[in-house]
Amino acid sequence: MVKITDVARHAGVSPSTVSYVLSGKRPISEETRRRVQASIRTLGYRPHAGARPAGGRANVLALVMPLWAGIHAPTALRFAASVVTAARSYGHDVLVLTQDEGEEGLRRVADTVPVDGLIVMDVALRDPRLPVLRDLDRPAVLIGFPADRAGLTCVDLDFRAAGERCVDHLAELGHRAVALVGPPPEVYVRRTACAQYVLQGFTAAADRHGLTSAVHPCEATAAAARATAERLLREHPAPTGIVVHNEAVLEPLTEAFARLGPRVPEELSVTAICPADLAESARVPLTSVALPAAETGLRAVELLMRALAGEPVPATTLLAPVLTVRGSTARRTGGGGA
Amino acid sequence: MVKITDVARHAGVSPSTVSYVLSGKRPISEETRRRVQASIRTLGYRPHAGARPAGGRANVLALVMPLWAGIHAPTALRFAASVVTAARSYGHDVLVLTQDEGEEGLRRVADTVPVDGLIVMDVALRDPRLPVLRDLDRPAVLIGFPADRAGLTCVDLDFRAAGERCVDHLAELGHRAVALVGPPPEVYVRRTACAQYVLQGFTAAADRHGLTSAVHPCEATAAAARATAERLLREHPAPTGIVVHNEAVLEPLTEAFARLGPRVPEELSVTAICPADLAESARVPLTSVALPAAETGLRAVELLMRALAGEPVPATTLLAPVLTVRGSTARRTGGGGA
DNA sequence: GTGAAAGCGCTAACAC
DNA sequence: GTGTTAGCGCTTTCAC
Repeated sequence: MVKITDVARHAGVSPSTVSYVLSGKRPISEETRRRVQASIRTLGYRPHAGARPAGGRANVLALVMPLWAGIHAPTALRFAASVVTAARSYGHDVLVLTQDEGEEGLRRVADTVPVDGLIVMDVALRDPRLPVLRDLDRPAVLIGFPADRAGLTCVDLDFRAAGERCVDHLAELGHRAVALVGPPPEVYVRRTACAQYVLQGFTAAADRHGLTSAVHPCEATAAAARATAERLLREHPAPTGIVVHNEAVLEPLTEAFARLGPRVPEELSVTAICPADLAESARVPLTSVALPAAETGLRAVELLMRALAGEPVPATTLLAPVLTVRGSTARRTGGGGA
Repeated sequence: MVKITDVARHAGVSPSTVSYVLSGKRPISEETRRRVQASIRTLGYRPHAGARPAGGRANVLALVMPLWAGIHAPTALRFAASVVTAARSYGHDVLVLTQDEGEEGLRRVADTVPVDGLIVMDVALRDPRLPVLRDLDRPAVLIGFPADRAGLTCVDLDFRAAGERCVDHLAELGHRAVALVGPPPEVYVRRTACAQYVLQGFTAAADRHGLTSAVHPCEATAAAARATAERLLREHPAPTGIVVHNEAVLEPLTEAFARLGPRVPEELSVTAICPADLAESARVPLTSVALPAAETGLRAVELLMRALAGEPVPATTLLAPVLTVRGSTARRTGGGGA
């Protein structure tokens, strides 16, 4: 382990000069800077983050992510990957915390581990961790919008608009009865923010267009998906337009429709809110509002970095939904509807 | 931020005493310990990991995990979750590094970030990171077995035995022609350890039983799974026993079989090497060798902790495969085979 | 524009 | 059984 004093000796300067060359916090003559940087390179020196005095940068940020079984792993991992990649591009590493460490976990990390800031995924409308986050002496960025966002920095897809956008699209195609296939009931019970907003958007748009609407929470299993498909088709009036906000059942649900009868999109139009590649690679490519995991993660990191740099950051960053029409939606043709 | 000196003052002792109460590295009188611990609690003190002298414990370990798109996210996340949980139970946090930071990334973290040890997932037979890992001044545990494991600590399911176990099971049921549906070709090209071992075990057991055998690498897409299913059924002799070592195609592959004709298990027996819950929740519950992600992660952390404590650790920990018979395998009934 | 020196919070000899 | 003290590697006053 080569240390700052080694570099200083090698370059014939004092340790503090090396430190300043690295931080740029005071002007250094061209000549000296070059010598120091040469020494740094030849010795392979790297400042050891742990040795920084408390309060200084550790170049580590904490990511609180849901790791429980119910989560849609591919989506969660996309978020995590984008956060890690973005963080690295700013020279930071990422410490992961599980959701279920809760408030205590946040406090522990902030107090105990050298971490510059936090990114929190999967927030609930009234998340018990909010007070702690507000109290922390470190900046934090939430992926998701709690009900009371005073004093917090949040970023996420505009899920309300996403829900509306799907219904608008279906209404434009002439559908008069729509249904939302949402996440499992427990997600609604926990009042996970994005689920609530999609629901609001869906309902609001359906009412605005005067559509018949129904909501079906659905467990993340193939069996539940099949049961939901059957229930949907038995309804009166049977919906001809579906919005799916549950990545796990996308596959089995469309599979079940294929088996049960209604052709997609001729007799049944399906839209989804999910990562774009999932929608593309479905048996019938799905018209969808993209869940921009990569962009969201990147934005969260950018916001955190700006906060760390002392720059002012917008309290809320809502990403506008983008609906891409693929093969799963079409103008309504007879049957169904009110 | 309350510090150790605050606690010391409050308890009327010296900082070192507080430190020793915390670490237990020297005997403390019952009386003093109690006073100190009371002060710790009332002041809400937590030792700040970052301030520990270099070489000391940071209570952080690094987990190098594959985050590229091709990975089976649910499986990867299971590993990660078990490592994080186990680490927490030892009072450690987990820093994630992506696979593609490669050798340089390992070096960077070891030099730069206060990390006590490393856990490396998804190792290749001749992994370029091995020399770095051996050189590091920190203990590391690999999940997976490279070809040359001198000086390394490894833990993993015994994939070779797992491959054998599946074939043995099929042979016992009277199947005479078997096929392995493996991970995508690029996984074999990278010579990912577990894929190689399964292949070896599969081939060895097939030869030992005198079975006809074939190997089909398969992309992790539903389309590729369907194509593979068709190809399998067209072979002469058509295999009547299948080993699937590719979680992503489990679903679409069995789906395709169901559509193409051969009934499972009456005409075609299917075994898988995958997490147990995946096998259980398949349309036809699959006979499988469990991929014990939870146990593997736990073991890796245990090994690392023992190494950190200076205890000797076994260089290799092979987890014995456990085959659970479910509904997807049965005694061979006429047709197919040699 | 640069150096010397005093911390940062914690640990571990070294004393008694 | 406990206190004193000298570090750890780095940053940041303060002084020139």
